This record gives sequence, structure tokens and C-alpha cells, in this order.
Amino acid sequence: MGEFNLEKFEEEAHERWLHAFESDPGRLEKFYLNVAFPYPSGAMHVGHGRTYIVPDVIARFWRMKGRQVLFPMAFHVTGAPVVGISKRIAAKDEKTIRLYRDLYRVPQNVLDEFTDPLTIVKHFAAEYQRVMTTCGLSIDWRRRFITVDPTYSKFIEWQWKHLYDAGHVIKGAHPVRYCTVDDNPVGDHDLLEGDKAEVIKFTLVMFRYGDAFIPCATLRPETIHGVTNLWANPDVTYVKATVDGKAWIVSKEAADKLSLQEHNVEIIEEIQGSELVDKKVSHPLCGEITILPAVFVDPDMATGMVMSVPAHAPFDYIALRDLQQQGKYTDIKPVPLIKVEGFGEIPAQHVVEKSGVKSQEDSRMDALTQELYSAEFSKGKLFEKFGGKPVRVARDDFAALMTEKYDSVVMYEFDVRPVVCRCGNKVKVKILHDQWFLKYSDPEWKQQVSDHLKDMDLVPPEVRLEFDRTVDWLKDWACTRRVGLGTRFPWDTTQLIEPLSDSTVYMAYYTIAHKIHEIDSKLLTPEVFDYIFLGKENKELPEKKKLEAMRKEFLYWYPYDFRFSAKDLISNHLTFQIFHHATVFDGQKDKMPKGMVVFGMGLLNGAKMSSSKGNVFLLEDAVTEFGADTVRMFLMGSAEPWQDFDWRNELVLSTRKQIERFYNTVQEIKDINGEPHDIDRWLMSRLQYHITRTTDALDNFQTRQALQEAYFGIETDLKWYRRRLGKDSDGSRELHTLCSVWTRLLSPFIPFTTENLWKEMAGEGLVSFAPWPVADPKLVNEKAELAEELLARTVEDVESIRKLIQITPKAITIALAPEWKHEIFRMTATASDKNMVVKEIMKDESMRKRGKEATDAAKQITTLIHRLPPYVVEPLVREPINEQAVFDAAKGFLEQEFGVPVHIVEAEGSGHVKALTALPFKPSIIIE
RNA sequence: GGGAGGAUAGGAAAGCUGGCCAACUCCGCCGGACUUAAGAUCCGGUCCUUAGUGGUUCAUGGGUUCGAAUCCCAUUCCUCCCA
Repeated sequence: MGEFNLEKFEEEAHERWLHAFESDPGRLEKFYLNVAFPYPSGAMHVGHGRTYIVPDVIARFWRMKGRQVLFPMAFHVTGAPVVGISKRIAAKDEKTIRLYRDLYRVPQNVLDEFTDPLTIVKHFAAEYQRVMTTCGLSIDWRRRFITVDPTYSKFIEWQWKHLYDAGHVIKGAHPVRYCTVDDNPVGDHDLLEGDKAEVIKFTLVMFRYGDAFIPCATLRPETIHGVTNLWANPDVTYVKATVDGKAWIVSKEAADKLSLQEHNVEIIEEIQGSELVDKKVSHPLCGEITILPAVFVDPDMATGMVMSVPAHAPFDYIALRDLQQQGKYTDIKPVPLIKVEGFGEIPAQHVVEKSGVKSQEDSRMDALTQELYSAEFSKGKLFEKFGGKPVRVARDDFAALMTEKYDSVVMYEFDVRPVVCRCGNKVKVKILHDQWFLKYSDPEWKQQVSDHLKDMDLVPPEVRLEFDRTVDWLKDWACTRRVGLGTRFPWDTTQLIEPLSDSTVYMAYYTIAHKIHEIDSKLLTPEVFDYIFLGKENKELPEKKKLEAMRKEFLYWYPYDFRFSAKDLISNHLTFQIFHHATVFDGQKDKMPKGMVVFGMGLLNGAKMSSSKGNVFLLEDAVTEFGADTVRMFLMGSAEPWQDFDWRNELVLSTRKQIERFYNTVQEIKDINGEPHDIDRWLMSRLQYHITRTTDALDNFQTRQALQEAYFGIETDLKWYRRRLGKDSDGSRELHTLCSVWTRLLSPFIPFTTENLWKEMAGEGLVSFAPWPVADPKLVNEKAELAEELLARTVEDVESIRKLIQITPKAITIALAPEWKHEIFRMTATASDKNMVVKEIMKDESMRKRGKEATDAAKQITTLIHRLPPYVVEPLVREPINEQAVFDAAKGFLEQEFGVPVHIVEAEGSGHVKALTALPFKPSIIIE
């Protein structure tokens, strides 16, 4: 008899599984599932563990159900993050080095090589594969690739040729974060500060100042009629510059920025801010106004000049008020122009006074500004004399008007500053001209996707709405980058295809991944892939035999049945891949994705898992500490895949005990060889039920539910079974069957333990390929189940009472309800109108004779029926059980349970007062 | 700000096509049995009350209904996404 030793089980199984899950086209019906591949820039944590274990459980389930299962894996190494990492390591950045050396435990000699980005991803790809194997993932590793393999790049070129030919790849201008020192766009991972900053589109309102313009950036062009003055910072150095042939006055910083935004800028002279103060400027929409001094004006914010609308901007209001309190500029009055319910005549004044803010320095100023901004945007209306339109409409109208007639232009700036590059330089907004886009805004393309979405199987169903919305809202996607790893963009080879755009059809590539590198990548023309994936014949094709084999493989596996991914990818990757499929496999409905399963996120001790914050638990450590099966069972059992889950070490320990308990129980009972008892019929009946329920749950990807049934459901029954047998018997040979079924039902979850048990029980073959149990309706025994239900409920009741009355009983009497009460039970349960039941019953002569006794019983029985679950009431009505026989047979059991003599009597004529309350399925209990 | 999802016992979580639900189950905790002891295992308890009953609950506030955790509206908080 084996001993519970997870480490040993793992070792044994790994050896036996070595090539077991390599899957080739065959006679069986296929089941192809895949999961969003990882970007291996660090070590795996337990959150990743779940992402890959869920599909593994499903893969194992379908494999046992007799399908030819394909579960492949590859590594996504394209993109910029890893380039940033390698730079930081090269620059000896302490934080990064600590992360890789201490948390991810990369040996120093390997870490030294991490100055090369490709080395990093290759290292961790190998690590991923190793840890995934440790976890028992049943992956066909022959199909593994990384996304910079030359053959893969050829595949991407082919894919993009189709996108391009369909007119989905277009060129345009695009504002990006840009570092002028690195001379490169800046990704999130390259930022030292300001990674939340967004690029905002401002309108420059052009005020006339002599022969020059003073542009003021605003988000609220509709307030132009309320401008009372401009603000200039006297301490700031401004410049007069020619911008696209016209003279502008802006801060020095702004001049630099404008030159990055499609403007031709030539600085003519410097002007000190103080020189501008008290000067007059004008705009056709607000007339002549004065420039006032303000130290709060930031030269690094947009143009460094600000237009002042004191009636609607709290900052402007306070600044003006402060000046006026010193007796200056007292002739300037706020000019309100927007009406918004609940904010008084002059909204800015209203919010400032209401909040009691005294100074511009008050930290609440931003909140006030935001409050008023939101209120006016959502509820505000311009005064009738300014058009009377709602603010949200007027804003765009005014912007358009000023652009058209009054020289306004657009300027991009961040909403939050500072934004700082890794190199320490301030990041600016630059407009890139030769930016390429995928035209997801194309209505026809969208239509293709939403049409297909209707036919897809989405799990859980709640995500459907989010997919629909995403398709609706999706705009053009900047699909090329200048830095990073990846495939060269065919129409501008200085650029690379961006990572979310080179990982959308690779599920098709998996089908041939293990065969394609037999062919020199130079030969992999688009025509080759057109043949493999689209069946387009061509006389020029090289290596025709090999291509035919790949074509066959693709046709066997595709389309995939289910794709798995976390929910954060719904609004990009998961939707993109449908777009790309729709184009590449244009018109081939039978090659379109069939279904998706979307996961929740992972927490560690209640907090979000994050490598950068150090809040991670490495998957490998978890496996080493608790065992692979433990990790698997914990992750699958703590929540359904689409729910967020929380990893807590202290909870995992009990999972290990559960596995051990299962193992020991099976070891104890698998070889028992007694004769069957009555109770065996019950056990086998229950087992059929658990088989059905587990299968249903897994059919629906409910790993938690499945585990509840397969583990705890069977365990609970087995406890009752052994309790019922009493001391005289260990059980019967039926337990063989139970062990075999139980082991197989749990095999997808804890494959290492079950593989070990299976070897002892079945000898030959892997449990991973053993047939999934099928419920046998012939073994379902309703009567046996009802009988045990009755017994269990009665035992429970006896114990409740015993607990309450606190006396040492000498004997227990169980009094059974008379037949006429059973008759009432049946009539009540089957009555269509429950309110008429009493009347119905009283039509019966014999009932009427009983009078009040009968009506009381009818009432109690009605309550009882409501309380009993339908799975009891229904069969009970169809085929009543003989309560007397049930209790007589279990008399020995009951006496053993309670340790006192038990009498079974008929309630009527027993002489006990309490006995009269006996009801069907609820005998009265008398404890003496 | 916009979009999507959510809030049920100490924790996780089922129920959510309205009545059968003090609420499956697991973990934790408490008590008991077994054991020299510990662990493991088994049994019981874990809102208040109680001869197996009854009562109060399902983020908050309203509404629909004979009846709501379940449907509708508002509010608060949480998670994910917005190139």
C-alpha cells in the first residue's frame, strides 16, 4: 500500500507523461483549446498559475471524454518592455536588479547577460516551460515557438498582407509621448514618472497683441465670451516666435513643444513676462482685455499663457479677487455665460464661497475646479444670447468656429505632469506623421465582428455586453512602434509591428508550428501560407509534401473550440483577434473562433498581485512548498475561473490535507472485498448523481462546482456510508467501483495523485487517458436515497432535541405518521391550487370524520411540503416509501448512534401525546 | 469622465427565470469522541431564541408586488478596461 508523498508522485508522473500529450490529428473528434500566451519578462506567480491550470483542467477533462485534445503553448516576446528592462539592468538600476536577482532569483551570471533583451525573454520562456511542466500542464511542447522566430515573422507578414489588401492598414498622424533625448516615443514601461498621464487635446484661442498672437490653451472654448483678462507670469521668460509664418508669443518651453507638433517655429526674441503685464489684447468674441500678472501660471503648461474666465473657473475667480482686494483692476467684473442649476449667478464664486476656500494655494482648489467643470459639462447651458446650447454641444461648436474663423489650432498636452522618461528628461507630446493604424473604426469590419460574436460561445455570458461595447467603441489602433522586438512592418521597415497586433491569429500557427521549421524561412512566401491556411493552390509552391501535411493538420484542428484569457484583455486582444480572423479567413465561417472563456483577476492576501510592488508569490515556490496538486486544487476550488480569486498561504495548507485524506481513503477501501449491503445501493445511486453533476459543471467550465461535487460530495457520502455500516463491516466490493470513479473524476484537478493511485488500481495505462465516468441510470435508486434522507433527517432531529433538553436519555421512541396523513401529503403535494387543498380533503368521508385533527394535519403538511426540497417531495409522491420498513432495518444503526434502545412505533395508538404530531417523512420523536 | 461587472455569515462562496432560503459547500474557530499526548480522523456547534420551533437578516435609501437577496430607480464602495 502506497504512502502519500506528493513529491514522489510528481516525479513518477513527469516521467510517464514526457511525450504523452503530444497530439496529432487522428480518428477521434478533436478539441482544440488555447490560452493567451505569456510575455515572459519575469518569473511566474500563482496568478499566472491559475491562468494556465484552468485550461489544463478542461483539456484533461475532454481528453478523458475521448476527444483528441490540442493544448499548445508559445511565448510572446515582441514589444518594448523588455528593452526597457535590459537598459535599466545595463544602467545598473538598483530597483530592477533587486527585482530580478532577489525576487525572481536569476543567477548572477545569467543576470549579467540581461543587457540583451532577447536573452531575458529566452531565459524566462525556458523558465515558464519548466514551471508549467512542474504544474502538470498537459501541453504539446513540440508546438512551442517564440514570436521572433523567423518563420513566425513570415507568418505575421502573410497575415498583414491580408489585412493590408483588405484596406484595414492605413497611415495617419498621431500624438504620442516622446522623449527628445532618446529621440523615441515613450511607452508606459519607459516612464520614471507620470505613467497615468493622458494626452489631452487643447484648443488654442488666439488673442491679438499688436502684430502678434498670444495663444491660450483651453479645454473650454465655449467660455470665450466670459474672458475678462489673460494671465501672464511676470517671472517667466516668454518668446516671440514665428510659427508657421505668423508671430506668436508663448513661453520658451511652449515654443519647443509646438515645434514637435507639426509647427514650423523660429524664435525671434525673448520677452520677460513682466513686460506683458497691463498690456491690452483682443479677440473678436470678447473684445479688448488686459493681461494681468499671476504667479500660478506655469510656463510648462501648454503655451504658458492663460485666458481668465472668473465667472466659471475657481482659480481665475480667486486670483482676480486677490488682486482686487489690493485695490487693483477693480473695474473687471466676472462675466457669467453658463447657467447651471444650483450654482448661483456666478458659479465659480458660488463654489469658492460655499467651500470656504480662502486662497489659491488651498489643496481643495483642484477638486472645486473639477466639480464645477463636471457640473457645467453635464448640466450646464449657455445663456440664450450665446446660443442657449448645452455645454457639451457648444464646446465642440465653438472649437470648430474658432478653428475655422479665428485662427485657432489644436495643441496636445498631458493632463497630469510631470511626465519623465527613464533617461531623466521631460517627456513631451509629439505628432507622428508616418504612424500606421489598423482601421478598427471601419463600420463594415465592425459589422463582420459583431455578426460573428453572436455565434460565439462566451463564458461567462455576462462578458458578452462588454465585447459588444468594445466593438462599438473601438477606434483606430496605432499598430507600429519604433523600439522593441518584433516583426518589421512590411510597408516601412524602420518600424515594427506592435505586440497586440502580432498575436491575433497565432492560434492557427500552432497547428503547424512543429512542422513549419522544417522549411527554410526564406521559402515561406505568402503563397505558402495561403495554401496551408486558405487552401489556395499554386504551382510554384516549394516542399509540397510538407505543406500538404500542414494543410491537413490545420484542417483537422481549426477552428479552435475555446480560447482562455483574463478579462483585462477583452477590450483589446480578445476583440482584435476576432477582427483579424474575420479578415484573414474572410468568408470562411468554419474557421472562425468558436468560444472564449474569460477569467477574473488574482489577488494575494487580499491585495492586487504586482511584481513591481513585490506583492507576488512565485508559482514555483508554491509548488515546492505545497505540491503541484495542492496548488492546482486550491486554485480551481477557491473560485470559478471568471471570479477573482485570493491566494492565502494559510488556506492552501488545508487543501493539501484534503488531497491526503482522499489518497488515504482510497488506499484504505480500494481492496475491500465484502458482500454488498442495502446501503451499497444507496452509495452507488449517489455516485451516479455526482458523476452527472461533475460532468455538467466541467462542461460549463465550472471548476469550483466540479470540485465540490467530485471531492466533497463523494467524501460526504462515503462518511455516511461508513457510519451506516457500523462497526461490523468495512464495506463491500462496490467500493472498487467508487474508487475507480472517484479517482477519474478528480484526475483533471490532481493528476499526480490520481496517476499514482490509478497505477495501483488499474495497472496499465495513464489515468490522464482513462475514460471519463458515465452515469448509469440503472444504478439510480430513488427509494434508497429517500430512505437515507429520511434516516439522516431523523437522526439530525434527535440530536437537535437531545442538545436542547440536556437530559441523559434512557430510550428513544420514533413514532410514524398514520396512512391517512400520507394521503393528505400526496393530495397537498399534487394539488394545483394549494389554497383549495383543505376543502378538497374534507370532501372525503373518512377525513371529515377526523374533523379538526385532519385540518390541522393538512396545515402542518402544507408547511412541511414547502420546507422539503423538491427532490424529496416529487419522488415521495410518485412512489411512497415504507417508513416502518426503513426504520426497522436501521434500528441497529440508530441504537448504535444514540447508545440507547430505540423503539419504532405507529403514532396512533402509541399513547404518547407528542406522537400525534408525527408527519410523513417527519416522525415524531420522544426522548425519555 | 466613459464602458463592463460586482457588494450575501469571521473569510471564500451558492442562491439571483420573485414565494420552497438562516442561506449548499469549503476554510477558520469552538466543543466532543478516539489517543499516553500531539497530529490525523470522526461527530456536533458556530445571528438571537427554541423539544426538532419561531424571529431578525442578504451594501444604503426608495419603488413595483399579495409576496423580493432575487425586478426597477437613486446613492456609497470595490474590480477590470479606455491605444
